[in-house]
Amino acid sequence: MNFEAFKHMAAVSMEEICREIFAENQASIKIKKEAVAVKNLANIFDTALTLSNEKGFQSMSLRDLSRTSGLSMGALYSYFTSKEELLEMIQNQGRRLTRKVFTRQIDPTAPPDEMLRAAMRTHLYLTEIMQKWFYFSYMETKNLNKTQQKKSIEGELETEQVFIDILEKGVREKQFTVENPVLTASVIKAMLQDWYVKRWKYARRQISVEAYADFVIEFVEAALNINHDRL
Amino acid sequence: MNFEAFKHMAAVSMEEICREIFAENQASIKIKKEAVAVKNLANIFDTALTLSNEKGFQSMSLRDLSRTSGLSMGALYSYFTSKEELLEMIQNQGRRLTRKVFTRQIDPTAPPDEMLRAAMRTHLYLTEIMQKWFYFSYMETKNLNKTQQKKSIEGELETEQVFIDILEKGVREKQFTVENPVLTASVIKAMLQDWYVKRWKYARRQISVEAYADFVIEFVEAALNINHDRL
DNA sequence: CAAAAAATAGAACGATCGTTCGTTATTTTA
DNA sequence: TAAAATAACGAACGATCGTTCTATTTTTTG
Repeated sequence: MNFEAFKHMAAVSMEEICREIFAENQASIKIKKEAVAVKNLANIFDTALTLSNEKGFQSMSLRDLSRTSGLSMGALYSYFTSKEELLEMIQNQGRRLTRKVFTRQIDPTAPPDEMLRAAMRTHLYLTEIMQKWFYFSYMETKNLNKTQQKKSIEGELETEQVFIDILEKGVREKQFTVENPVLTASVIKAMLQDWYVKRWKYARRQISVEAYADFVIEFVEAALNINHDRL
Repeated sequence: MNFEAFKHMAAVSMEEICREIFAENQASIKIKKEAVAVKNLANIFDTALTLSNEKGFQSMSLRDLSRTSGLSMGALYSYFTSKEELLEMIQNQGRRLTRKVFTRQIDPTAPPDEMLRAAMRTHLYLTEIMQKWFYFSYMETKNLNKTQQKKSIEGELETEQVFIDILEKGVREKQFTVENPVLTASVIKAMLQDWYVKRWKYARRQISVEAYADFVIEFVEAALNINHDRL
C-alpha cells in the first residue's frame, strides 16, 4: 500500500483527534460547544507541539503558547486544568491512536511475511502523518509523572509485542529464520522510530517515507532470510 | 574484542574527562588548582547527568544540582558561568570523546567486514561506558542555541559518515552487497543508538552489551549478504 | 432586542528560577 | 604562624513561571 492510500484509509486528522480529546476530557474542559472546543483545541495542540518540538515542553511557557496561538491565558485554562494535564492529553492521545490504527490495519490471518510488511509500513506511515505527536511523545516522556511514565513504557512494549508475535508466527509456520524474536523486534522498532525522530535528516536528503519503507522492509527481509517460495 | 578489554583499552573515565574539560574551559572556570577542580567537576557533571536524565535538563534547577551535589550555589558558579554553558560543556565533551575513540579504535587498513564489526562494537561499548553522557546529548539537543545545535547535527552526520565510508569500501572491494550505503548506515546507527536510548529495556531483559553487539553484528551481516570467503 | 449563558481577556499572586556578590572558611605561601 | 590567595557559602535581586479570578466581550436564547 502506498502512502497516499494509507492516508486516505486511516483518516486521521487533527480535527478528528481533537473531537476525541474533547469527548474524553469533558471533565477538564470548561467549554460546552463542540465546534468551539474542537477549533481551539486543534490550535492549542498544534501550537504546543510545534513549540515543544522546537525547544522542549518545559521550556515552552504558557505565555509562549498564549502568544503564538492567539488565545489568552484565561482562555487556555478553559481547555486544560494545568500544564501537566496538557502534556498528559497529548501523550494519551498518541497511545490511543497507535493502538487503534495498528489493530485496524493489520490482518491477523494473513501470512507472516505479509503481516510483517504491513506492520512496518503502518508504523512508518502513521508516524509520518502524525510526526509532531510521535516526536513529542518520544522526547517528553521524562516530564511525565511516574504513573504516566509507566503507561508510556507499556505502550512502547505493546507495539514491540506486535512485532514479536508476527516473528514468532513466522517461525512456527517455518517462513522466517529468527533465532531471537525479542531482539529482532527491538531493532526493527529502532529503525522504524528513527524515521520520526531524525525526520530532519531524511528531509534534508529528500528521502520519502515510501522510499524509507521500501528500504527497511528489504533490509529486514534480507536479515531474516525470508523464504518467499513457501507461500 | 570483549567489553572488559575495550573498557581497559579505551581508558575513558569521569576523572580523565573532567581533566580535559578543566583544561579546555580554563577561561570560564574560576578554580585554579586542577586537583580541586577535577574532583568537583566530576561531582557536578555526574550529578547533573543523573538529574537531567531523570527529569530533563530544563526541569533540573541549579538548586537541585546544589542540593544533590552538596556544593553551594556560589561554588557551582565557580565552575561555569551559566546554566547554558554547563549544557554546552557536556555536549562538547561527548562529541570530542566520540571522535577520539572512533579514530583510535578503528584501523583504516583492515578489511571492510572487520572494520564494520569494529565500528559497531566500538560504538556500543563506548556508549555503554558513557551511557549517561550519550543519553543526555541525545535528549537535550533542543535546549542548545542554534550554533551548538548545528555542531550537534554535524557530529551525528560525522559518525554516520564513518559507517558510509566503510560500506562503500566494502562495495569497492566486492565484499558487501550494499545498494544504498547512506540508508544502510542510517539504520545501523539507529540500531546502535537504541542501546543507550532504551537502556532500561535491555537492562530489564538482562541483555548484556556484548550479547547486543553480537546480535546486531549478525543481523547487519545477514542483511548485507557478506561474503566471508573473499577474505 | 434584551436577558442569560458561554467564552475570552489580562492583570495580579505567590513561588521559583538563574544569577550575583559581599562574607566567611580553607588552603597555600613565606 | 601570620599574611595572602583560593574556594565555598548563602542571602538577596529581578525576571519569569504556572495559575487564579474578576471583568468584559461574544454568542445563544426566548
